[in-house]
Amino acid sequence: MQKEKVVVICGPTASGKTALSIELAKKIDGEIVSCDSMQIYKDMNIGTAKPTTSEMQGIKHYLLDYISPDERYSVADYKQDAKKAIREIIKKGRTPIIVGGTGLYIDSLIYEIEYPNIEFDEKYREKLEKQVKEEGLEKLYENAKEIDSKAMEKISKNDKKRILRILEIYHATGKNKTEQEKESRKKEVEYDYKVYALNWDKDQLYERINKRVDIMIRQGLIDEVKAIYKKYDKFPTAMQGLGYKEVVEYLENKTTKEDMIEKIKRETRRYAKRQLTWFRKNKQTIWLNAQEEIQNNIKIILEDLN
RNA sequence: GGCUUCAUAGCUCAGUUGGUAGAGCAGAGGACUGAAAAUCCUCGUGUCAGUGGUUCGAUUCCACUUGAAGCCA
Repeated sequence: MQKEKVVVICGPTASGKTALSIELAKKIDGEIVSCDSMQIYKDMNIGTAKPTTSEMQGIKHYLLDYISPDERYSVADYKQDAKKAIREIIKKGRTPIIVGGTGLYIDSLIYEIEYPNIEFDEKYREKLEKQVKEEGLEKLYENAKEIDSKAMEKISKNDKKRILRILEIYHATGKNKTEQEKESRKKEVEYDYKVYALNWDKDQLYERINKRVDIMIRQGLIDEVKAIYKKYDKFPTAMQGLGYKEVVEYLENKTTKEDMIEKIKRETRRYAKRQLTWFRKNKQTIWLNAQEEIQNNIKIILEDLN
């Protein structure tokens, strides 16, 4: 049986994914599944450059605006939610178009990575954090090495996040990360994913990023952050968002407005760089020149799909 | 106009008791399996302002020039 085709549009931030995907959806009777770790959150609109209703032009979007900023969310959740959305779209006889810049989330789909069903253990995380403070990270690094020396070859002794994760996986499953990852790749990929990535000349992309940040400020990013802060009292992940954490610093009087804006621009440029590094890894990806007319790129995609 | 201080990497600055120099930031490249817009790793040659002098050898000492800051008139 032939696998259903699923289109994936990725690319760095501000590369024009939204506009391209909507035009494509119109052409192929598609519906869009967002793949963006920040656009999933409610009330975070300006800073995440979430498409507006009018931009969507009637094209149905999934996984946008549906998690509260005070909730935890992870790739495992995303994988599940996205698969559900894809199934739904296919059932309607339409083509799913995955659109977004979160490489980790994209990979969970295109490599069909399986995540065992475990709950996030808040208490254990807190215990580990406390241990880091009291005994130092080095001790936990050594512990992690005992559990999974192979995985630790690639993890720096400063990479707190990944060291803790090794320990958490072991705590929750009794398996080490290396074993768990092996098992996560056993399932056959369900769909025929066609991956396209947008790119610009670096200078032009950076120019677009700078302009976009200025626009966000003009549109009221600062007020948006203020409002979120008023409404919610904790942010396990949402406040990691680019633009959000910097505005918070500014609101706490730690920087001037000008410095904050510069920092958002700089951090966003760096983010774009990291995204490109990620997307370049997948050799299946077809790269599109975003400087071209949208319709030309759509033509390339259509030819490739047939 | 006179005196003093300063002039070193894109930026802020160390430093060399004379043997041609190094940090932070910026920048570049990379990694990435439950926080990922996160987290982490690697990468530092630049007429040491210019010109002359002393010296085996000057970015370092001396003189002059230029520029900046301060003080005095």
